[in-house]
Amino acid sequence: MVDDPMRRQRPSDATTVAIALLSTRGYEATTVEELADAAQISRSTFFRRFGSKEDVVFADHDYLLERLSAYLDAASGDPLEALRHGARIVLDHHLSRREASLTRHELLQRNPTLRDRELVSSHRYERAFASYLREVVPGASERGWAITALAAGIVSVHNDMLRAWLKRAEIPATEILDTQLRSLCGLFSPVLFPDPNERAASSRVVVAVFDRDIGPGRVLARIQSAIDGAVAF
Amino acid sequence: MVDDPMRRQRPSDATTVAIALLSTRGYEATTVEELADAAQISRSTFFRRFGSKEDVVFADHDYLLERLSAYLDAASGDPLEALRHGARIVLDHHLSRREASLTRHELLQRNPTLRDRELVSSHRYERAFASYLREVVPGASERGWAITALAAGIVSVHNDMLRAWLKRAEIPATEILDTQLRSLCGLFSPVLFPDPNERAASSRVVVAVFDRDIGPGRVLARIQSAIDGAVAF
DNA sequence: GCGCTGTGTGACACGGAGTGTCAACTCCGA
DNA sequence: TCGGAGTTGACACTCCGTGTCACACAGCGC
Repeated sequence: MVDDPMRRQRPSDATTVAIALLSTRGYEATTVEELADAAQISRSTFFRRFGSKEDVVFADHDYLLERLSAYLDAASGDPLEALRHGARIVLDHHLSRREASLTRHELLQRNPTLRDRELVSSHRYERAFASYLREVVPGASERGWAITALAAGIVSVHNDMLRAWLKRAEIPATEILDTQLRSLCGLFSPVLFPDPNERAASSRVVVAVFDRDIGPGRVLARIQSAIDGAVAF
Repeated sequence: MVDDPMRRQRPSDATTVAIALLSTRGYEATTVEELADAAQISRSTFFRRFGSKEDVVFADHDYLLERLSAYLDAASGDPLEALRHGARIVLDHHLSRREASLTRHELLQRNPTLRDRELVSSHRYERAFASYLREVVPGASERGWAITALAAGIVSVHNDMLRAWLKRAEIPATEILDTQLRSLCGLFSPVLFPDPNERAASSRVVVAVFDRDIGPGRVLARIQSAIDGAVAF
């Protein structure tokens, strides 16, 4: 009953109608029977389709999580770019249905229980990102904390961005998200995917010794080549 | 009713008895009336004291979160050390009551709903750490993602450590936790608390020019002092 | 046409969580 | 001894979520 495949499909109109009703009349004040009536189905059918009163609010997340997992499972190429694109998939879904996202957001604002449930959903995204990272990061077991931290950071940046966009629709959410995720991934990149060259260069001190009468241009040139790692003294 | 101050006190015997009962007989199978009988109170009083059947399982978290927040509010000195000590407060609480922690852990293992609730509690710890960081980090608003990621990392490392200790009691959990948290904080330290000297040194190239006949010892000494930032050429 | 099976639906009953009310009891100060 | 404040228990009530049964309707073989 819990993992009925029926409930993983693209969220239908019934869910948005239900969310709107819950938002306007209040979550506690609205009974399941009223939701069922609004969707023109019986109370029994409501429970069979959506599982519970709470689940109907989070049908989007189940659907999105499915999509995200599927994408990450199939992803190849630059792992950090895959992470960014995964986050964009989720964000774009919300961007494409502003009205529904807004009413849903208002509903969550007013109800602490639902906010907690939202946290659980957020954590599921984190786990999706983290389990992907655990697959692609070499020696993931010793870097568990970095993986967890990065996954948490991605979801956090995404959620902050979504909230900002819900407040002001005109901001270029997709672009900003991508920029911020680039910064975030950049911090973790040397830890998760250490580049041997770069690591060596950052831990080295260049000492250049020249004849006294060498010209400044040639000094700079040789220093430059030493920094690039092409010449080692 | 939700934030009854009574429920924030040190978890009593009644909660551990309740958890044991829920663990042995199964969460769903045990009614609140049975829990109330075991605690020798009426069903009404049970709800008044513990709020709900779920809350009785998480009384520890409420209590600990209160302690952690109080500690962080009053903390002064090295912020990263305060974070480590805060995590140790939480861990030590569990270490000091192994039996209760074990039965509680088994109960959570068997029940997905309770595991979700545990995630919510974990997130509350994250928020406590994050809000502390937001206070002490200069220019916290531009480093929001780093703060979130570090907070998530701390809780994650703590939870991993606790799980490991529940499996094998003989490991020195406190010490290992402290070591791992040192590594974790070390990664974020340059981002959250950039040291001007260190940053300058890492982005600088030292070029040392010497007379040909200078001794190797003096060369090394002068290079050393240059790296330390005392001498700039 | 017939019967068979599987699937989706509605109607109904039931257990149990959580809330509200009210009366009884205890403690404490006047 | 009286009265008030706080705590407890008993009871009733609403509503969620589950389980069961019956019905409708499709597809399919004969």
